[in-house]
Amino acid sequence: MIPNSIMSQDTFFITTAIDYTNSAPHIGHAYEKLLADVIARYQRSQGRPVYFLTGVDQHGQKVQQSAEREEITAQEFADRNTALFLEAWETLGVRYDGWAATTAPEHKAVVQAILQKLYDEGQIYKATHTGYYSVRQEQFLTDKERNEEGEFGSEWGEVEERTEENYYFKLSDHIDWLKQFVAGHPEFVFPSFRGKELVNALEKSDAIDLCITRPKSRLEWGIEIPFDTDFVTFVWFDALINYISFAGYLKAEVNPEASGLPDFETLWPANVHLIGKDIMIPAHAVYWPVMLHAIGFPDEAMPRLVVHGFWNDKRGAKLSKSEGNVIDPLSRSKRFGVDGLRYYLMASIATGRDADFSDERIEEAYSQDLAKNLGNLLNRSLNMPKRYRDRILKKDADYDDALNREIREAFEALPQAVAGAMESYQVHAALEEIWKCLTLCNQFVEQTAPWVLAKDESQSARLDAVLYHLAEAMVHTAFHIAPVMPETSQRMLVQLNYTFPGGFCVADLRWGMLPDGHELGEGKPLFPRLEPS
RNA sequence: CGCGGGGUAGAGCAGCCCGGUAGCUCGUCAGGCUCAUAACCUGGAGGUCGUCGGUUCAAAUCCGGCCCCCGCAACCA
Repeated sequence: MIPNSIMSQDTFFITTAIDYTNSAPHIGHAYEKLLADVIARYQRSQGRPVYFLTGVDQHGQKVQQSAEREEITAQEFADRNTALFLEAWETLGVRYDGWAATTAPEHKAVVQAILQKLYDEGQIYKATHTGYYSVRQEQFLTDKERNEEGEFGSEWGEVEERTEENYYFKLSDHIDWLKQFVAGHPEFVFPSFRGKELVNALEKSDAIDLCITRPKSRLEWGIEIPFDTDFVTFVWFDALINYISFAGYLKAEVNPEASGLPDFETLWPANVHLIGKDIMIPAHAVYWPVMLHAIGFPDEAMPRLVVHGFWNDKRGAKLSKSEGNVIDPLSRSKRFGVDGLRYYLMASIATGRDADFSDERIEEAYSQDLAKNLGNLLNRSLNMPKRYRDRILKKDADYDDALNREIREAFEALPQAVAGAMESYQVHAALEEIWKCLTLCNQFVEQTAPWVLAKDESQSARLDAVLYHLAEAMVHTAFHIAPVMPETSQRMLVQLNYTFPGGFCVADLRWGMLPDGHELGEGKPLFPRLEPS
């Protein structure tokens, strides 16, 4: 039985957070994009249309400042860092359908249309704020920033009292709705403990309005608001809108020329907004649903959040630029292969929780799980037919027994087991299910001992059956690991000399796909032994 | 009494939502096998599931108290 949710022909729409283009991608950025990629590929393998949107947040003060420091334009600076992200995702096999770069004119048009609409409806108003302002940090300070003595510390530099006009969004008008929505939709946030955190946060939050602009005197690098050219929108009404602007929202109205945009109706609501735990509250779990609600999206059209945890360093300390313990994904993919890195990142964390990134662990995963368990199994599965049968498989050999059946049944049950894990984003659990079957195959080889059967002419049919079962099991394995390790899956199929027909999906997967007389290819180590580092 | 997470074999983790013989990987000890990337298989040792109490026929799992660790300013998924 396959759950109804994945039988639906609705497009599975998955997004990631868009990364801030103020620095190069690190392992955390890579993890999120890879997790989204794995989920997207998995959904495709279920025969479901998928739209995977990711991108970069290019506006903002940090980008403007960094650009000024280097005496280049903000756009140039953003473009340069954007290129680093594009290159990283290309290298790591992140296969997205839509690229959300917030300086794109289509995006700008949607942002402005939404702002104008809310302004016309009276949901945005202008107000004056007086408070303490740090000139150095270019931001207003609140009581949160005061130290033990109730003073603003030296890290803020000169602090002055300042009055500034800005536009505010009437967030407070919608907080009651949000509380009700969250209470009635526990599936809004995954994992559930994050949902509880949200409920708590909403209970004690004061309903205040959201400042959504910056005067151009302070920040120029943003989208100009349509009703007052002295201001640009601040992050919320820019970055968050990407989830709908690049999904084709208001395409006909404001972007009739943009042929590359998808049809919004087929995508929305997003099945998964994949984000890190740091940007859940308030941005994605408060501002975003409220913005959608204010725009007029009904409750049924609210997206779902999947909140992942963080990678810490091997001692459990937070990765940080100032600590200098950030991890470069590309250097690891160079050493362990793209799929080695992908496997490690997917197998070594339970989605939603934190994990510690360790080079010893990734090495262990590579050599134990990949080289020995999987690679060696494929190798022996190919080598024995080569030695004993000149690589030719015989299907429907005149032999069957309980051991064969056990293999068949394990692989026939595997799609369901994998789905059970993947539908709740537990990639590590799905991999565990697949690896259980690999162990079973290795046991099968020991128990049947093909090298003994090969010496006995009367065991010929049994030998054929054993070799067929092993090869067929490897074809199934190639199918199941494909979302996590697309390249490895392909290399396995090349060695097996088999290709899935176009559009092949899980519903087509059955035992006995390799035809009678199939000739296997040449076995080569999938994961060569690592050079000592 | 701020919010959340964590404390499970030597190491790293899963299980906890929906109570029912404690599971995975590595390490370790002892065997086996030879098709294979010194690989693979079998068996053993090793755990009062932080702690105290409660609910229950039954608790790692539910409830309460306590102890310890990590996040919650900025860079930052």
